[in-house]
Amino acid sequence: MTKQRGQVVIDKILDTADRLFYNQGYNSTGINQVIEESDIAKASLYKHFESKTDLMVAYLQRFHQGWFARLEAYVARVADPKLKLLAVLDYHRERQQLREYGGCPFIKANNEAGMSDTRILSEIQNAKARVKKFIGKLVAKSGHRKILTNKELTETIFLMTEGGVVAASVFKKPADLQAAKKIIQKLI
Amino acid sequence: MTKQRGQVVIDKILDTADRLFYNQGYNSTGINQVIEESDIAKASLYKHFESKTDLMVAYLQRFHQGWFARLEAYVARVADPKLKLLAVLDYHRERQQLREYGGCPFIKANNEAGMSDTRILSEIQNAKARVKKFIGKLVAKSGHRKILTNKELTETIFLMTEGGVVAASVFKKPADLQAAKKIIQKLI
DNA sequence: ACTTAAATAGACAACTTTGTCTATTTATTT
DNA sequence: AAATAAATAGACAAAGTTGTCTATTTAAGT
Repeated sequence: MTKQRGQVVIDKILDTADRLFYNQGYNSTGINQVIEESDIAKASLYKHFESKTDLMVAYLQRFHQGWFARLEAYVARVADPKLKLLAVLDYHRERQQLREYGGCPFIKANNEAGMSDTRILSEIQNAKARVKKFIGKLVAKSGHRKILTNKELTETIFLMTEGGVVAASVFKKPADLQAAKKIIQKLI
Repeated sequence: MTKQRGQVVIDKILDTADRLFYNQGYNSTGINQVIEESDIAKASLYKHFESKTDLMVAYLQRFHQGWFARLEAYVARVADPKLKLLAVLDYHRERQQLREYGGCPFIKANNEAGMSDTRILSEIQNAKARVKKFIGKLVAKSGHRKILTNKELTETIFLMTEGGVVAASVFKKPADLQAAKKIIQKLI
């Protein structure tokens, strides 16, 4: 079962969209640049995606799936239930370093294109709610010290992660995400 | 000492820029819309600001000053040193409600125009560093329970505030900022 | 090999973008 | 009241935007 012709084109487009939308922003990236750097024809793009907004939605959905799958795999490799919680912080730090502190793709999308299409906001809410739920499950099994309730600890890890990514993207270094990890370590 | 002619124009422009850049984004706001809604001529804008980027920088600097002054005044009205810490959370929640959960203006600017001009990133870093320092001073005088060190508590409040604003702007409700307040309350 | 489907290059329309420039009107200051 | 400075309306250039359409080439399935 080899890849179909259309899927190759779609993948090339989405790879380029991912890179450009993230690195230079949705509004600063023109369709012409997407097709040039994808090495495909303009008509091909508009055969697979009705509009630029549609491309944005597809990019977000695909990114969401890949990103979350990597998070689950990253945490699964850790055995200790408390260390699993810290792995969530490590994952975010590693990703931000890889992305050169460009910030969270969902938040960027929310800030730039959030108002135009409800599907975009929906996808972002899905992604964030899913992470929070994931953290919640890890907290429940962690056997933490109960300085905070399960719900509170979940919220704390979630918010400090979000805040840490924001701070890392402002100061262009991992310090805040590392500090967050140490604090969580103390609280569990 | 009444306002000079030029200053009135500058204020009108910056008021409009503030509103439009925040509500619809920097890249989605054209110079033509700014001059129309400011009720000024295009040549007037370009007499006071060299370029659109210059206008963005000026908007961020002015917003930074006003926002921080309001924060200081808001916290100063609270007497109890521990409640001052919680007031920081309240201030962010109130502001986000007023702004209809549009998120943090600095983060939005960072995501959208951060790469184009170093002055923009600088201004954002200034603002965030200043808030963190401000929280640090409040923590030092708070007489908190020392579950966390001063530095750790400062970082925690800072990150949960940033994360709370992000979460509020994603879910379009104040729940996460309110949850953050309760958790901080427990930790001090 | 032949037919059907898909991808291509690129011209084009219609519109928007930032920034400049001119000619005119409105304030302010001496 | 005359001179100086500032703001105005709006045309304009040059480039960029999304999206459509045609004519041609390439690949796949039977």
